[in-house]
Amino acid sequence: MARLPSFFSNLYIRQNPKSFQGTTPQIRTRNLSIDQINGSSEEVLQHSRKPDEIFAQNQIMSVSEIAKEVADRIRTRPRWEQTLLSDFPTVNFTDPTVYNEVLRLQSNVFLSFRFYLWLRSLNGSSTDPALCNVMFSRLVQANAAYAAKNFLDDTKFEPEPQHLELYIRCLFENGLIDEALDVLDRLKLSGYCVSLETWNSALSHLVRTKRVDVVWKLYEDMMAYGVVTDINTISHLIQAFCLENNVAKGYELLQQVLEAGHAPHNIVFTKLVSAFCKNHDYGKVSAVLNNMIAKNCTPDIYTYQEVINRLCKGRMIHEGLRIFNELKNRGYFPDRVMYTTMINGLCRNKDLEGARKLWFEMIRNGIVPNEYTYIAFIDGLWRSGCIDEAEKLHKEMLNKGYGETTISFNTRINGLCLNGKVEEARGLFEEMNGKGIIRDSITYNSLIKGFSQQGKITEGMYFFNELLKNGFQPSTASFTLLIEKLCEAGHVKEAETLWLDMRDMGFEPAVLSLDPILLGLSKQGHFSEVMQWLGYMINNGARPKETTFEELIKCLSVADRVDDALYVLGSMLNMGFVLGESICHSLVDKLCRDNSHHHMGTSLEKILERR
DNA sequence: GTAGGGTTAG
Repeated sequence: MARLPSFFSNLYIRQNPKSFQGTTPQIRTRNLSIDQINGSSEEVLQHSRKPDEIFAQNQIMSVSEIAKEVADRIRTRPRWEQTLLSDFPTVNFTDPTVYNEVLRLQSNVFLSFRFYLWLRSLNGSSTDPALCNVMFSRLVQANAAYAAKNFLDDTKFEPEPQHLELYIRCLFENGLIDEALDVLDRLKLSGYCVSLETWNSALSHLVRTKRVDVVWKLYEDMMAYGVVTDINTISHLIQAFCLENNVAKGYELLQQVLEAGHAPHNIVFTKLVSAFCKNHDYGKVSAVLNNMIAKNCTPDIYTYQEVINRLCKGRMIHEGLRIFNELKNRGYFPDRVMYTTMINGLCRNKDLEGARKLWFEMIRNGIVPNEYTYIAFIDGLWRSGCIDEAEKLHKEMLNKGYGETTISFNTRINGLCLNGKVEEARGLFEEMNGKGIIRDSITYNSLIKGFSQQGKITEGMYFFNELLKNGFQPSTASFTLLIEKLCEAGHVKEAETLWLDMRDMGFEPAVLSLDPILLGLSKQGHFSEVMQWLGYMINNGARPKETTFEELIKCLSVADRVDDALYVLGSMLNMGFVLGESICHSLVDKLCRDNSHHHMGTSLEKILERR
């Protein structure tokens, strides 16, 4: 023993040899060399011919040797817990140098965790904060956010700040944003300032989950800590500005960054492009594109796709298509998303033939449509009344293994409704229930609209009540159509009641259009109520439609209520509407035909002067 | 693999 080196404390004597039958020859060889250090080389050489007997005597091994053996055993033996202590009787597993090394060597985090639990079951190690820290950091390194969180909740130990910092990033990466923010707050309270990388990671995930308010709060904190930001920080801030539609600020920040000689990631440019597109500020769009090119950040497929997508959504489909074709001419190959975007845009623009052409071109180019592509095109087919083709493609989609979803059902239900096949749509609605597919507000709104459109008020009301029962909001279109059809069917009182109920339930003003009620009442000749409702609307800042005003004026003139007609006309003009010629004529005719209203002609002239 | 994209109502 005199020849042992000074790191004696890190060496353990292993006594029980039999347990190493499963180890590899390589390990045995290394054990030999350790034995040689111990001065028993002759004996070992002898035994090396009978491997099973090599360990029949005490050996001295380093911690890393032992740890390797233990780690191997944990990895290869299912029931290692039962034999570990008896096989390594002299090893003190609760010594941090040992378990640290075993955990370091154990790449499988679940096995590490089993080892940890085993250690915890040994005496005295249950509250060892060092062990907890090691295990916790292993879980964090393995990006096992939920496991790490459960671990903290169970053990109630306080990890070291640097481990918590990594834990924060791990939580963000796994989408546990609020949890991450909590831990970050805790760290801040303790006075520990996390690194720029962690701040940036937080900002990045907040931007990705659109939590703009928290972005600004964190940024304030960063400033308070005097953190020196970098281009990544600013990139996130620019995106945050885009998210809250404060594009001008984002653009300003971009210019500052560019002037300072930095170039943000392509995505930052793309987000600005997208935001400016949304605002129809195409001059700025091309300015950003030029910024990109100047910085050698060539606009990529994402950038162009965003432009095309926004152009299509902003009803500038022709411009979108022009760019799409231009890209192809310049040798870009549109990918599946690009084709989907374009097909969807064309379908929404009722250019089914254009969409169909692209559909086949895409397939010719070897791009296989996926769920998005199918839905976009199938929806277009429904809207264009190509029912059989829509159903055929739907089957094809299912055959390709895309399962039925809320969206696929909604597309069909809405498609059937658009084509008047409401009973079939109802059948699908029931089918969803049987198949356990979630119905959403789109499902209900499509059916409300579909049945109402057919004048089937009872069914329309049924789906409306179901929608409310399930906690969804009616869409403007479905609610308006329902009210309109109620009025048309003569149930104006019911429509008024429904409207008032909805208002009292606090529904969005946008949904609550009174126009159909005004028209319904006016059709029934309840003019004093029409005037009351109109007064209510005007007082509450609601804007009746131009066609509603015109219809009211017509009805009021016909009913000889010229004063009311002129009042309505005045309100209409006050709201900035321009008087249509036919209304103008019919009103003037009316007034001139009737001498008693001659003075009215004069007041009308006054009103018309403001045109 | 390396921050990102497209689908159903209105």
